[in-house]
Amino acid sequence: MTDETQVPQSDDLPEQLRVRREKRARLLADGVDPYPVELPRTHDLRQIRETYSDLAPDTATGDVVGVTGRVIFLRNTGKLCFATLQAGDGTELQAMLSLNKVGADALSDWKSTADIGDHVFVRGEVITSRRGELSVLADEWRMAAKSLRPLPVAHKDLNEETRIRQRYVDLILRPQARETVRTRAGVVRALRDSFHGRGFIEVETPMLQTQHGGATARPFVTRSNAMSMDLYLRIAPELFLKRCVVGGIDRVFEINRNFRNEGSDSTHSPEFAMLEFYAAYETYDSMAVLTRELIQESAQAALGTQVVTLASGEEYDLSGEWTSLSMYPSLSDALGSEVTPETPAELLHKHAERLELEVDPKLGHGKMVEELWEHLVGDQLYAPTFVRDFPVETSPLTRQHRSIDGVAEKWDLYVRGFELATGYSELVDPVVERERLTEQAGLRAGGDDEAMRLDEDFLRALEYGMPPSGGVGMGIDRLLMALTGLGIRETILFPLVRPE
RNA sequence: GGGCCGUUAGCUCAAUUGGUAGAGCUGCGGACUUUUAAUCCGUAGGUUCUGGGUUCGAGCCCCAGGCGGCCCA
Repeated sequence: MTDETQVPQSDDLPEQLRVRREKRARLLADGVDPYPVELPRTHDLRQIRETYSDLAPDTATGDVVGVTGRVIFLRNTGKLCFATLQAGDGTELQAMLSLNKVGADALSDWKSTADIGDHVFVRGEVITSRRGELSVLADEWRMAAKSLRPLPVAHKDLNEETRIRQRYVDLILRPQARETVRTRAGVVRALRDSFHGRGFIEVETPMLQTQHGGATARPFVTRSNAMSMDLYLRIAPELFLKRCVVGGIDRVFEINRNFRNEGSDSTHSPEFAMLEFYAAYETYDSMAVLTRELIQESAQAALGTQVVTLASGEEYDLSGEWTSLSMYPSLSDALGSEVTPETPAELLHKHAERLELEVDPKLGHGKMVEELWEHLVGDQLYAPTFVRDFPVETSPLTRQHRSIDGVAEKWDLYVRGFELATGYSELVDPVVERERLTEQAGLRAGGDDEAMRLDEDFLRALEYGMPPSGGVGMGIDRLLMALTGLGIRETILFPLVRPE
């Protein structure tokens, strides 16, 4: 325990911080531990609420309980004090301290030391007040943990920055913040349940990698002192999960963090949770069905419905079959002019110019098709939609379509205009894969620092033979966005922010 | 990377044309034995994000920077 004399007499602190430090010091001086190690709690607040859900006003149960909670409201009168206690899950219960039950000293201690924000213990009879409020009528109270900072006022919203920087305060004050944490946990748990029910094995693959790959993105670089080498934080687990499939883990999934060295906005975070799963003898068609089922089962398990209510209040229907459309035909329709994998890049640039869409003039056919498609079609999509058959050149790890030249067996799942998941019939021919990665390495040498590297060990694994497989990647944060309508920074408990 | 907006008390926000920086809640002192954001009386609380500049005088105008938000690339 800190010696009281070591507590600085901080005259320069704002009054409200100073006062609480003085109250802590006073407790210590009186021989009372403001942070006791243990309290004789008999029930949590939820248990009390559930057990005594139907008491009439002004009822005395005769049952004595010991409860704890954070004081969130105080209504002190002369000889009878009320406090609303809040449990971590947001459950509230009223504590009443009356002169004739706790005595003059305890009541006066309460008034002079208990503040909003403090954790307190109250022992007493379960009763209802005359107004019918379920309460514990104290015959004893103790400080459980003295709060040294005033809680922000509960009746005005904290500004968004403070909510993110001090998420602990956000969680105390805002039911929606607590709800989001529970929903996220429920979704992740539902995903795992769904996978386990379908014979998938969960693995954890390296997040520190000597070579990054599996996506086109810039990595974070870090340094191993012991190995005297640079390491990369992974941008995707794909190449390791495929090694798993080569090794016979035929149905495999991983839920873990990816890191991409980019800025953040309402749909991007440099650190984000990713689900990837691979299954031997499946294709992008069957994986699309599985992906839909996973999302629907998550919604059902975490929210109890597949017609979810978004933060805006509107309803969003995830139930039933979802539409799918093909990239080249849908782009052709929107453009009013046929685009195929043979359409030269120059012509696509002319289309972009006509649409006053600014693009990098160096972009080739594949990226131009995707740019135009996103602008003309993707931005308009609202209902869940699988967009199928992407240009081969922008999907180096994807299998060539079995019957359409120049197109890859890849889909993207769009929900309310943003990309939620992407699925493939995986490329498993090691010779073609080597050609594709060699091309990427060439782009890299040419200055494209998002292009992929040649991963010899990955190619060696493929050379042992990978069964035909389907694979899917889905952002967990984005799944939460889809189910709740929240921005990505609300779905992540502690998003990256610059230091204050 | 560019543009625009914001940054004021513990929290949420005001402040006219450049002229003593205010309110609500919170805090502190007091009254009150059935309150529900209790009420009533009294009272305190400020490096106006930081650093420069202009001016008799700057929260406000100018310059540079920090942090945040939105839009664009």
